Amino acid sequence: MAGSVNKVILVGNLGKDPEVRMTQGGAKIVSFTLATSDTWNDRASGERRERTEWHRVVIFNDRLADVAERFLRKGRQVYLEGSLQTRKWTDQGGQERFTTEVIIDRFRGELTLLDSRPDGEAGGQYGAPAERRQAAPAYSGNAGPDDEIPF
Amino acid sequence: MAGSVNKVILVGNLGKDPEVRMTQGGAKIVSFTLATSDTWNDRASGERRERTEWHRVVIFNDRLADVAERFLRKGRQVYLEGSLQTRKWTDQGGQERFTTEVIIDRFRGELTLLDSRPDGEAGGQYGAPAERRQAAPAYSGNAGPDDEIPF
Amino acid sequence: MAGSVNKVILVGNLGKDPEVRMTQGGAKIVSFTLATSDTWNDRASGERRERTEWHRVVIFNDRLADVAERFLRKGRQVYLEGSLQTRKWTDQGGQERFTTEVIIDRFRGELTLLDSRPDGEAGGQYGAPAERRQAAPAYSGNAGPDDEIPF
Amino acid sequence: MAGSVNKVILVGNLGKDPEVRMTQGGAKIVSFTLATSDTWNDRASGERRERTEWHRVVIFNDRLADVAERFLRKGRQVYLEGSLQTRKWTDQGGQERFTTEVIIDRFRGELTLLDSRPDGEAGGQYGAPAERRQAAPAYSGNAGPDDEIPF
DNA sequence: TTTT
DNA sequence: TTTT
Repeated sequence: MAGSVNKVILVGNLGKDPEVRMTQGGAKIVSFTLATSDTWNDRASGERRERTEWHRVVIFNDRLADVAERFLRKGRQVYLEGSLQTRKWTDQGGQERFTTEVIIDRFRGELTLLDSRPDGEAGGQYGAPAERRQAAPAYSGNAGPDDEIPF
Repeated sequence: MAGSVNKVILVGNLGKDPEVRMTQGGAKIVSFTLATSDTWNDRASGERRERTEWHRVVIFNDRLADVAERFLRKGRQVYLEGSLQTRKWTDQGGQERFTTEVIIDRFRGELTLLDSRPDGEAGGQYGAPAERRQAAPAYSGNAGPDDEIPF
Repeated sequence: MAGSVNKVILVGNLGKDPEVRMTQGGAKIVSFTLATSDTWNDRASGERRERTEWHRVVIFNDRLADVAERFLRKGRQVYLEGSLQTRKWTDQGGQERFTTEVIIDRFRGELTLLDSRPDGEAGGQYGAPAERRQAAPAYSGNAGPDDEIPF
Repeated sequence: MAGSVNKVILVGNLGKDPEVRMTQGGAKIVSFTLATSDTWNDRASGERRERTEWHRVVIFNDRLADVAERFLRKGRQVYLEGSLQTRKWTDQGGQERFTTEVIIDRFRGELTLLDSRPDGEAGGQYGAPAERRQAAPAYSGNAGPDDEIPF
C-alpha cells in the first residue's frame, strides 16, 4: 500500500455518560456514542429537515481513556479525531454482524472538550463528578505518551 | 445541536471498479470500496503486523459521481472527504442490519485522484477507459455546483 | 500536479468582531482573527506553558460571508475549514511582504458556530446584534450554493 | 481557552530536497517547501486558471525528521498533518517580519509518503538515496513515540 | 485581540 | 441516547 490515511473528525454531543471497562491486562477502554446533526431545507417541499447521526467511539489509548472517564458526560460537546474500524461479531443466532466504530488508540486520535463550563454554572448539568468540577474543565490532548501531551 | 462536524478523510486504493446505478429520478450513484492499511510492530513479539480496513464509499453528488465513473478504477489511489452515515436495512431473514458508509453528497465531500498516470505508462494498469487516457489524469473537486468546481 | 490537498481545520475564538468590506463588484468579504491555544508542561522545568496562535481568516464566499457578518462576534467559538494562501504585498517602504491567510472561498471552506447561546443568556456577551438574538444561534454551512446548504 | 484545534492537512509535492539542520542540543530539524495546486475555470473568460501555493513545512519531531531526511526528495508526493505557526523575525534592515509555517512537532503531526516507487523504477527520479531504494518505499507515521509508531 |  |  503506497501510504494511506484513515481519519475521522467529529464534533458532537455525547448521548450518555461513557462506559468504562478494563481488559484482563489492566488497560482501560472507554466507549460512548456521539451525536452529530445535519439540518437542511428539502429541495422539493422547502421544509426544514434534520437528521441525527450516531457514532460509536471507542478509546483504547490509556491517557485519553482516563480523560474521557473523568471529563466526558452525557450531553457534553467534544471534538475528536480517530480512525474507522469495522469489527465482525456473531449474534445470538450465530449470524455474522459488522459494527463500524471510531477508534482512538495508542497510535492515533485526539480528544478536545469544547463546551467548558466554569465551576459555578456546571451545576451537575452533565453529571460532572468531583474531579471535573475541580479540574480545569477544558482539556485537549492527542494520542501521544504522557510527557508529550500538552496539558 | 450547537454546531456539529461529521467528516471522514481517506487516502486509499479502490478494491474494484466502482459500481454505477441510476435512481428512478435519473440521478447517478457511484459506490466502491476503498482499502486503507496500517502496519505496526507488535509490542510483545516485535513482529511487523498489518491490518487492512475496507471502507464503503457512496457518491450521491452528480458531478463527483460522473468523475468517479470516468476516472476511478480498481487499484487507483484516491483522496476523499465525506461524512459517516449508518443505514438500517433488513436481511433475507427479516433481521435488522446496519451498514456504515462514507457519503459524498450534494452538501459535502471531496474527491482527488492521487496517482495520475501519463498516457504512455497507464498501460491499462487500472483498466482506465478511453476517457481517462485522453483527459487530464489528475482530478480534484468538491461537492459544489458545476461552475464552482476548480478543474 | 497529481492531485493535491490544501486544507486547514481550526477551532478557536474570534479576537475581535469581524471586519466587513465590499469589492467594487459588490461582493462581500469578511475577515477576522481567530485564536487557538496550546498548553503543555515544559520538559525541563515541568512548568505549564501556553502559546496562543493567531490566524487571519478571510471569507470570500458570499453566503458564508453573510453568516459570518451576522453571527460572528468577538469571543465567539467557531469551527472552520479553509485553505492556506500566502499573499504578497508591498509595505510603505516599498518592501515586499508576505501574509498567510486561511481562505474560505466559493470553492472550499466551512463554518460552524460551536458555542450557541440561547437568547436569554447571551446577554450581549459577544455583542450579538438583533439578528443573532432572534435567529437560531447555531449555524453550520459549507461553501456550496444557496439551495445546497443545510440550514 | 475552551478547547481549540489548529490543524493543517496537505497533499503536495516537495519543491526541493529537504534541508536538515541540528540544534545545539542535538535534535534534528528538517524543513522543506511543499507545493499544492488549484486549477479552475475562470467565471468571466471560461479560461482554465492555475495557482500553485507553496507551504513551508518544518519537522521538529525526531522520528519524523529522520523519516523525512531519508525518504523525502524533490518532487516526492506526501500527505502530511501539522499545525500552523507564525514566527516573528528581524530582517537585515531591522524590520519585523512574519513567516507562517506548518509545524510537525513532538505533540502533533503526521507524514505519509504517497507515491511509493518500486526499486526498479525509482531511477533516481527523486534523487532517492540508497536507503530509500532498499527500504519499503511507503511510510506512514504520526508524532507519537518510538514504540507507538506503526511502521 | 480571544479563550481558560 | 445528544444537541438546537
